[in-house]
Amino acid sequence: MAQPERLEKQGDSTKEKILSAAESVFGKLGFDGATMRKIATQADVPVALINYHFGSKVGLYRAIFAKSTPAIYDQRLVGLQLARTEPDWEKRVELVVKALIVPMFGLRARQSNGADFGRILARELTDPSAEGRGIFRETFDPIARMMIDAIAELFPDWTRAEVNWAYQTMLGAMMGVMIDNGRIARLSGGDADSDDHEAAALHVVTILTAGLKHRDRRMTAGDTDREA
Amino acid sequence: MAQPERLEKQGDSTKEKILSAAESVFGKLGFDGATMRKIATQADVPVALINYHFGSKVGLYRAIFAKSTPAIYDQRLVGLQLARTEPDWEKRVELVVKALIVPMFGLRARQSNGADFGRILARELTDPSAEGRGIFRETFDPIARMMIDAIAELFPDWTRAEVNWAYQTMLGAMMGVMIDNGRIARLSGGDADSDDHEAAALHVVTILTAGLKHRDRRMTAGDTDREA
DNA sequence: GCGCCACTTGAACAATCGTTCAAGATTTTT
DNA sequence: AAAAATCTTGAACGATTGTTCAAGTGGCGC
Repeated sequence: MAQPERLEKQGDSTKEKILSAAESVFGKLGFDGATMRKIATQADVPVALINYHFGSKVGLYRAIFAKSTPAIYDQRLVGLQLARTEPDWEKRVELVVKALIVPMFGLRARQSNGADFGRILARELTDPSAEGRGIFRETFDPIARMMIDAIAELFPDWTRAEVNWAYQTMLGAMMGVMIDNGRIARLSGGDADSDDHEAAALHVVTILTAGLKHRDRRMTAGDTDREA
Repeated sequence: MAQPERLEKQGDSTKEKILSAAESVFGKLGFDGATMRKIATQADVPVALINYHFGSKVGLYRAIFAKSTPAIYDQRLVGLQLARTEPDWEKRVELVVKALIVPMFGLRARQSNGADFGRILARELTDPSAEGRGIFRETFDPIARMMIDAIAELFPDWTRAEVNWAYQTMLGAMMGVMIDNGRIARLSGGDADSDDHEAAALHVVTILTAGLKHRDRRMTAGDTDREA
């Protein structure tokens, strides 16, 4: 009679079971592709239970973000603060890049279905359907602005356009790896694999860091802004 | 003087009308989000006509790729050949990067709903649903391998992993811009806009070119070792 | 004991999905 | 002009979608 989870309310275990299954199915099939019944089947519960616990499909979707998002936010914040204390400029650039990349790839490695959440996140960013659009704006825009400001501090002579494009380039490169579903391994014949989180993060960080540090401003100087 | 559609069979005009509407709806809503009825409404034709002309929803989807894909392939090929003839190494690196980026952004600017196709393409690459998966493998893998080989030629001392990760970083950065639906403009306060194809391409090319040229191999030389 | 409570269950709901069909309209061929 | 092939149309099909509902479960305070 005595159950292992005595301290928590009995519903919590099934709630987590549903959440975990949802993470897996959403990550594999996307928001539209995932169905309540597939999630219910994988969680081994009746469909109605999901609506009871999470209200609706988007409610369940939001719950996934609410679970894993704060950790990323905090780690990025810490990463940026750490970068600010670094006296050496070259290392500081690298630390800012890592503040963006590492927390995301770290989540993939740490959490059981972190890769699924990574896919969900990247898909949400790229999904034109309005469903969860607010999610991203509310959750990630603040830390994104901090990242952009950090880049601007590193390169005081850059225009705002250059700073912003630098951030977007970094973000896109990261998303491309997060969202990969086997093509990288296929194209490389196994020499590169997005499931190898450490190696993936290191390679991307390396290129992006170099890209920032050695960016040739002459190429984009004549844009809209004149510089002295 | 004669009617514009004199030479072609009469069905072609409606076929193109459907194709154009489909491009728009697919680009805006994604494959799952788009419905045959929404496409039919936008094209101002009955739903059944779509099935008559294209067989099925995926048939229509494939037709979109069949229409715009060869041009990109050809332009990338020409871009790589052009790079091969460039004697200056630094410029050659830039030309290889441009061979990847420019045709895609050029399509966005040239074609009426090129941006929609760009979104479709990026979404197809990132979509885990198996529907159109084969599309990408059949259509873009060959040119991707050529791009990877071109990078390997530029940097003979790099490992295959480094070469592949370099390509994937570039690809991801490009996709990130292609798939953007307003967040870049929002975050930058208008200083950067993915609808400004020329500026977007230029900025991304600039960073990626620098990233390749100045990549610090010490960071990825050893698998687990990261000390200088 | 009883009643209250959060939780669980299977069945059913209306809506929407892609697709099919038979019939009408139009063009092309004979 | 007659016949054949092609294109267009509105209505309907079965399947699947997210959600709701009424009934049922077991535990805890009284």
